[in-house]
Amino acid sequence: MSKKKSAAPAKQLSDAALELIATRFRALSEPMRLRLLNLLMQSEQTVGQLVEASGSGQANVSKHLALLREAGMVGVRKEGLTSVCFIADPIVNELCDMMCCRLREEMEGKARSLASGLG
Amino acid sequence: MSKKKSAAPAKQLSDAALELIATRFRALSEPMRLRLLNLLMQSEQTVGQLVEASGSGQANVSKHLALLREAGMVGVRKEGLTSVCFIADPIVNELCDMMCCRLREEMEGKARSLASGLG
DNA sequence: ATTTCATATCGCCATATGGCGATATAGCAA
DNA sequence: TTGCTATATCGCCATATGGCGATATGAAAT
Repeated sequence: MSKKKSAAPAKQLSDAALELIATRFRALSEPMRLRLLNLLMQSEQTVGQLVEASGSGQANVSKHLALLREAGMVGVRKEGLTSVCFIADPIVNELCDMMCCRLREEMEGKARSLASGLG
Repeated sequence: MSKKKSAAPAKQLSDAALELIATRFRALSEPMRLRLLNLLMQSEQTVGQLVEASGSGQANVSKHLALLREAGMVGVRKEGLTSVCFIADPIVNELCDMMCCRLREEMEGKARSLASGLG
């Protein structure tokens, strides 16, 4: 049998499960957090580097990182005085890649229909 | 070459792109919206059916559906007096499946380490 | 036209969240 | 010790969001 596409009939999810899922997606629902994750996808970085690269305040970056850590998406390794952050769950890359692909498809579709509408 | 796993080096995303992505994930970041999507995964349903099945108020369901429609995740087909809703983008199923699988793995991992901790 | 049903929208309130400046903490240096 | 650096946390404010009751809209039935 095929391994692609959920063949399962979409079970009813419990309230608790919905809460968990929502919390995970919520972690991905803020541009600044996505920026931090995007930076970490390029390479591990210290909090300070993220502060500088993100252009956000230190307090905010710290709060966002705490939330991402709480969600299991980011890990931290102490290294001397600094804390090095990294993507702790590959699902982050997968979800973002998937979303980006989808958006690109949509934009291309829109562009095509716009172009043909000019004909 | 393999088609699995993003081989791309995680490009830097623009602010606009981050906003778009965040908006999509935000649509999935509320338990009630996830419930509606979960219901629609079982079958198309009218707004009224969703109101009843979700246990939420009609106004709220309507607002949530508007947001999901705006995000391109839900579609609506008028049928006489009623509006029939359906999942408009298969990415919804994929993202939710992926997240559910991941959470299940984590829970099982936690359970195992708890169990071994009792030894 | 009037009524009725299904849905959308509005106004309000309570809570949650992000950004900011200030402060606290913790590890290393002198 | 004292001080310096990197990060976390706190308090505050402004905004965003979800739920609720009431109302508006719009299509079908009478």
